[in-house]
Amino acid sequence: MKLSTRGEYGLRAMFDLALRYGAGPISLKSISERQDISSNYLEQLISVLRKSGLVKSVRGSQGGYFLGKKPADITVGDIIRVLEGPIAPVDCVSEDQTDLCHRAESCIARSVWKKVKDSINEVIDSITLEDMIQESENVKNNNPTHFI
Amino acid sequence: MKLSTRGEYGLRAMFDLALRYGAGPISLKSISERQDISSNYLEQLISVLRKSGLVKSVRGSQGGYFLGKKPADITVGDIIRVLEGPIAPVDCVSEDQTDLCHRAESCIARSVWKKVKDSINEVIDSITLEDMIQESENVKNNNPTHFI
DNA sequence: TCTATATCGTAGCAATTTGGTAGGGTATTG
DNA sequence: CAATACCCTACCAAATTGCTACGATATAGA
Repeated sequence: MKLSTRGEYGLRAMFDLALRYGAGPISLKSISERQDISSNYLEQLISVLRKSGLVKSVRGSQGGYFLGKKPADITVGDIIRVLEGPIAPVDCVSEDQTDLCHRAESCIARSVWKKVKDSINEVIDSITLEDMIQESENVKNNNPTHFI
Repeated sequence: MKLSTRGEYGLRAMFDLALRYGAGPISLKSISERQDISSNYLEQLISVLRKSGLVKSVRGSQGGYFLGKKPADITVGDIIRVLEGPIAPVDCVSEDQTDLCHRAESCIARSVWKKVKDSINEVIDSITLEDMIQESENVKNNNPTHFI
């Protein structure tokens, strides 16, 4: 029951961009150094994020990446789903369910997985990059809201 | 963000045993046929469940498996953790965390993963096999509580 | 005591996923 | 026109997944 590093690195990179939102294009190199992620690998991940519209890019010298929307309009769920595919503990509760098993409508196990899925989605869809910025400022000011 | 088939098959097998709780040992063969799971593969999974104490076994002719505790005393979380290891979207929020990164205490991404983890655990630890039996009886009686 | 029935245990294996590396192409700035 | 930086694709080793295979051991019943 784990995320791959794609979602993990992806969120870190997006948060890095969120902290610098409005400051012009941020080079991949600087993100990969700050976040300690291989730049070649991060490039693949950010390419997916770009194709989804979550980030935009400027090519050439002084180019780089920046968020496609305000930090308040990007949720953790947006990022994870783009990089990891739909959240689904098992295939039969996936959004793009192609292989629904014959006993689906009465399967009790399935209803358990659905509850798990809904609960994960509720969490990741309720946290925006702006929320994370706020929390990081609270931590900086020694006022850790996450302990309340 | 997926479970492997280990957790999926394991829960189905345990639910199968729960439905037959008190009826003596249930053969692996009958479970694997009802649940449509390869018996050789299921044998490996149920062996792990046995070593954890969640199921007990009787060897020899007329032998089989049965729950180690009442259905009401076994949660979905017990089963999943035994078969899949600790629930943790990323390693740094795992229970048996050996590799805590240096910025752990102020890492905002980590606090997101912790919320996801807590939310999953809350769901799977609150559902027992007995709850699943109840739900299956409601479905049978055309009184689907999961639609309310 | 024999035999059928089951659980136990371990080894092996093909396919897929993961987590990258490598390297060349293209666009832009100065 | 050169340096910078994004863009794209191919490749690869290691780990994981989802099994199969097969022999050993234990027990019930004839």
